[in-house]
Amino acid sequence: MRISEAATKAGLGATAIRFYEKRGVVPRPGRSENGYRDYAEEDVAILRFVRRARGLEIPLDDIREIVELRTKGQAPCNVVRAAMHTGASAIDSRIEELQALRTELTHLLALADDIADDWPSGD
Amino acid sequence: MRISEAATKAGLGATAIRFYEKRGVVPRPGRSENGYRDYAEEDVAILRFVRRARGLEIPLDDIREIVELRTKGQAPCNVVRAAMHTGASAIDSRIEELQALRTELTHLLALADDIADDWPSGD
DNA sequence: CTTGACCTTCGAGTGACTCTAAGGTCTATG
DNA sequence: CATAGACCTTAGAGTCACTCGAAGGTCAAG
Repeated sequence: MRISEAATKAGLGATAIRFYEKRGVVPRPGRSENGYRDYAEEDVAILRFVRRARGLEIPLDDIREIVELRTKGQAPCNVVRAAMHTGASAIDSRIEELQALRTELTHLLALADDIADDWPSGD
Repeated sequence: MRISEAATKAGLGATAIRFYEKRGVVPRPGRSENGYRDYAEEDVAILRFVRRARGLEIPLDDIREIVELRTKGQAPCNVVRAAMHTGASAIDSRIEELQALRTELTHLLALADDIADDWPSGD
């Protein structure tokens, strides 16, 4: 498939995908005769993983190492395994953060509906 | 309190706080006689809110508007209210994303433990 | 009275995109 | 057949949100 279809499936922009390729984060896809990039489902799976990992703010350099572990099926160095563990454990606290923010936003929205200044420092 | 204490309480860096102030995202705090910034609890509450909103990738310009709504107790324009609603509803899908990523990471970690190439395209 | 931990400003640097420009390819319609 | 429009290519500049470094002021403790 061409880049825009892969982008849609992975939830990324086409330009972001080219950027990841340039940085060596994702493997280079095949090319059609006309020179267009040609993506397989496997490529899309990797792109989706990259998107989610970025959502966790894992830096591209770390993601590249994790992706290499996958594509080359080789052992991750301790540094990367530590990063993976940290990333995994970061998820729960992030979910808590999100819930707190939603509460706050809902609160503010209610305030916005019947203007009053009852949103005190009570964070 | 001085900037580093406010930073610790809000979960931000002191430089990020100065940056937010320069961009007009947060109100300017008072100053001590020596010229140091002097933060109140109210300021810290705002900074915490900014941190969480940034965690949702709400742009600083939007956050500034929301913070102004709070500090000035005035009605938000429709655009901002829409942004708040969007942000609120974005939270649930993000939580799902995080859970999917955790599953994927856990999977990879297991793979890393007993190397094998059984992490197929089955995203 | 100097050391060290704070604070100040300003401007440059970084990470991760995102956009612009200039152009090639493919499909469809007049 | 040609030309419009939607796609693709590249390189390089621009943007957002920080982050760092330099040069210097403030202040309590030894």
